Amino acid sequence: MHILTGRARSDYLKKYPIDDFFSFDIQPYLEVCQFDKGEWIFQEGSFPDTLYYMLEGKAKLYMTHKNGKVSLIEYLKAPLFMGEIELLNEARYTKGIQTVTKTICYSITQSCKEKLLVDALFLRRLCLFLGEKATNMTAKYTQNQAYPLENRLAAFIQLSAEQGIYKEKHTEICEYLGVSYRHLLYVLAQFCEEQIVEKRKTGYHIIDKKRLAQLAQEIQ
Amino acid sequence: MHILTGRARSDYLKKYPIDDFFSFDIQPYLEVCQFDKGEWIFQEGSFPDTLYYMLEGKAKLYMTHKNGKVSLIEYLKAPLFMGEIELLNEARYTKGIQTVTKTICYSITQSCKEKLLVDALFLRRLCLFLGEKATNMTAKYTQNQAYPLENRLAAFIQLSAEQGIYKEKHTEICEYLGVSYRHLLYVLAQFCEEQIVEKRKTGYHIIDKKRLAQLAQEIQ
DNA sequence: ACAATAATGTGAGATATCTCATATTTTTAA
DNA sequence: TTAAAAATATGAGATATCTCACATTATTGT
Repeated sequence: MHILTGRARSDYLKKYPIDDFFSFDIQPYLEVCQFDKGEWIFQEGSFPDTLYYMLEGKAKLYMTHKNGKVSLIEYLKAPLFMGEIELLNEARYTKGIQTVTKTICYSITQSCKEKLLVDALFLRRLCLFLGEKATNMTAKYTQNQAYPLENRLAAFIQLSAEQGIYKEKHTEICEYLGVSYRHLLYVLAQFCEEQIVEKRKTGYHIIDKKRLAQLAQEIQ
Repeated sequence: MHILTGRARSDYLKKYPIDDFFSFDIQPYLEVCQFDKGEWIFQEGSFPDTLYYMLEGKAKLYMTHKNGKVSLIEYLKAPLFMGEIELLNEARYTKGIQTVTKTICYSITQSCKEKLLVDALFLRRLCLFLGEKATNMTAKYTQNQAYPLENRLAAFIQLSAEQGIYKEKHTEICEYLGVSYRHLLYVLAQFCEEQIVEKRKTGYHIIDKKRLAQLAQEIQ
């Protein structure tokens, strides 16, 4: 991670105004920082003391289980807060966050924690963010319980395909969908067999959009 | 649902002071209300316009999937907020909440919504509540992905047993744990076979506390 | 350019979990 | 009090998903 200054800093501040998140002047407490692709923003098990607001980029939220399994809990896409729960709740150990692309964030030091925690403007925004997060996790949780991979994968292919082509890394997606690598490949093969997608060098091409949507929509 | 007045009302207000949740006088906006056992506090798919704070009681948070499966998402135990996400986010349809026992709540009408949404004291408490909710759901989600029923059931038996006896309704718990009734019974039978619990008329008695803890603790 | 590492792909056999059918017991409501 | 509804129980066969072993093909760092 490195901190941007001068022109780079002011350009981001202009492009992503954040003043209206707070009812006090946040600038003295704020840095613009950049994480390179693959860098860890939070280490699993650490006690972070910085609140980040991601402006540009994409990251993965991870946790490792006692049995060694790793869950890719979700993809984080700008804009969003990171480390907000630790701000509210002192000394809460955190999950791991690793960037997928170059990522630009505002970092806000906890030195203005007192100010933040009495700022209704900021707190209201945080409530909205947290409410949405809770709602999303609940949705994911219940969907995972109620539907087999066939449906969840169909939904995920719809979501992540670009120009009708799905080309995510299997190793990553099986962690995200919470199934084994083997099983993911089975179901992909099944989609090929059913002519829903076609495997080419460029990726899996969606050929039966309708059927895919049908499988996905059973979820909601 | 009925609203308590007079002596009943003031007794609850005394027993569960709530003034320090707000920086303005909430009393004019507040009712004390009681739901009978089995009553629905929120109907699934409705657009609630009341914020509740549960003082006493226990309820179940439900959702029904398109495929007809019902998920018992979680048990709600006092104290907690209900309808808070709908307060923040207009017109968000909600999940169903049904009481398990007689339940006493404060209800706060949305007529003071404007006041609530600029009240840092209240918002901060809401942030804490929502943050915890998000954290819990995330934990549940990842655990369900990473462990078979054997471990999750062991953890649940530990949690819900009273005086070493587990006696929840199977029909409910299988929805809660997200497995079929049949499978729940299989794993319970397996616990009996392994002499971890013993089935008697009074319920399933825990006889190998250590082994149960071992299975449960693999989760975390 | 090459060795190390990561990602892909596949088979085989095990296990976790589901669906459905059906019988019995308990609880609930009229 | 009795009939209906809910909860418990169990078998049998299917399906979803896992683990492990191993081979092949990219990707990456030096």
